[in-house]
Amino acid sequence: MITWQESNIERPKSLVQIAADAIRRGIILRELVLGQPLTEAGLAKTLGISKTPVREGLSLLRSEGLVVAEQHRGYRVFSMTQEELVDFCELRFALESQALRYAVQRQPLKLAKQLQQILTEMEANFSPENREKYFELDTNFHKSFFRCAESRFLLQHYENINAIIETVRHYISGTDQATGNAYEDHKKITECLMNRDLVGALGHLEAHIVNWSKRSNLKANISEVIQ
Amino acid sequence: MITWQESNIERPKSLVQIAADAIRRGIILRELVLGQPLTEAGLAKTLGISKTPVREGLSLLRSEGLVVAEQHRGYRVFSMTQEELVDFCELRFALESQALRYAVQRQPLKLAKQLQQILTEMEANFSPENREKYFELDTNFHKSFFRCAESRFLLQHYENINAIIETVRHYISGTDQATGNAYEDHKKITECLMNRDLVGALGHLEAHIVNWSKRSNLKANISEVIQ
DNA sequence: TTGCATTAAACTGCATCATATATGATACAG
DNA sequence: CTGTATCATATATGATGCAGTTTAATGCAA
Repeated sequence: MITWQESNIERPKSLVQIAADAIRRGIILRELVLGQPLTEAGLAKTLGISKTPVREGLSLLRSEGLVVAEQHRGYRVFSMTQEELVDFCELRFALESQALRYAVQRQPLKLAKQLQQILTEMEANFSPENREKYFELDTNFHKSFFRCAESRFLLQHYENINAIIETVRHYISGTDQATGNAYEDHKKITECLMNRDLVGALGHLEAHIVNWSKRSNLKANISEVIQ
Repeated sequence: MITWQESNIERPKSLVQIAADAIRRGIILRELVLGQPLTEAGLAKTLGISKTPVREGLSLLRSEGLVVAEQHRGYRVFSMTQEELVDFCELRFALESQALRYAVQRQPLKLAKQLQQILTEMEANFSPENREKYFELDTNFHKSFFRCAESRFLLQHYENINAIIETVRHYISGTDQATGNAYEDHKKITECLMNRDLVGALGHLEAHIVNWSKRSNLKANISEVIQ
């Protein structure tokens, strides 16, 4: 019998992780829509595993805020009103702004280099067919703050709320206009940082995040989907 | 048969919640010490329930960062090096500072009133025998920022990391000197806010949190305990 | 037809049982 | 005496079954 320690093959993920990842992915990609009820048995069946790991996976997602649960009444995919999204973005800004401060303070050169690199890649992936790639770059742009801040806990918490951010991104009407605005915001932030203007960068960051939350029309999408 | 909906009696907590609360309390009060191994079976036995709810409870605490888990190797109470605690406090400051900004912006009067009220209560509970009460007031002081900021998500995340804060508090040598310094910090913050000096208040808050993390001598306490 | 009680179905919550993995002890070969 | 293989034990991980709760559907009475 071979143990995982002996072999160099990566350790197989636990069923809990598999379940959580699958459900998370489903939510982000809008296969499981906002507010949709989720049953343990149903998920277990579609995933081909038993209820126990599904339950634990849901418990994990609940701590990410991706699903909500009521006693004896089951689980649902989260949903948000416009106001709640703005509220959520205040948390997002709290984490990102502080990360940006630390990043500028600790690794300003590395940060500038990373952001510029991402900007040029974004220009190359502007077209609609590269949408997912563009989203990935967007995520990376913001994660750069945390990488350069070298703050383990800040990063950890950001990754925790990132699934919600990515989900909302998929509910925002992705017009060229919108992605263009986002790109301009990113550019402004980077330019401020190059000019050692932290305050300016923070201002643009706040505007970027707030505008983003206002641009999304979650409610319309939800009602369209609940029916 | 009476359902919980009909009666006005509060809904009984699930065993998962009971387990999580009991374990969390044990960690905060140092009954379960930093780094101590926790087994599902053992906890289930002492709590008088089966392993399933214990597992889910541990999963919850893991997302709070209170326990850590390795595959097939069981759970442990978290532990931190001095550096990691400083890192953690950067997250703490990120949340608190932003909450304070919003609080000042949205409910400055209510905030000032609450903080002053807590300060006077702290003066009345300065003696060592009122230690737990003093701790509670300390927690409330910081939570006031979030209450007045009226930001649901900020508060939620703060409550999530609060258990770690409270645990660390119990590992800090609670000399009169130390609590006196903390009180002075609180006082300075409040005074700055009364004078509409947000920047000053933020400075004192950062110093307060950073000093706090430096004052704790977690490592000594851990090694004393691991033996 | 309307309001209430009763019943049935669905689902969560919890417990028990089975399996897989890791760790430490022991024995054996070098 | 040392390193390696094997076995035993402890523990997490996953599957299954049952009980309690909720929801809605149905039937009965006003």
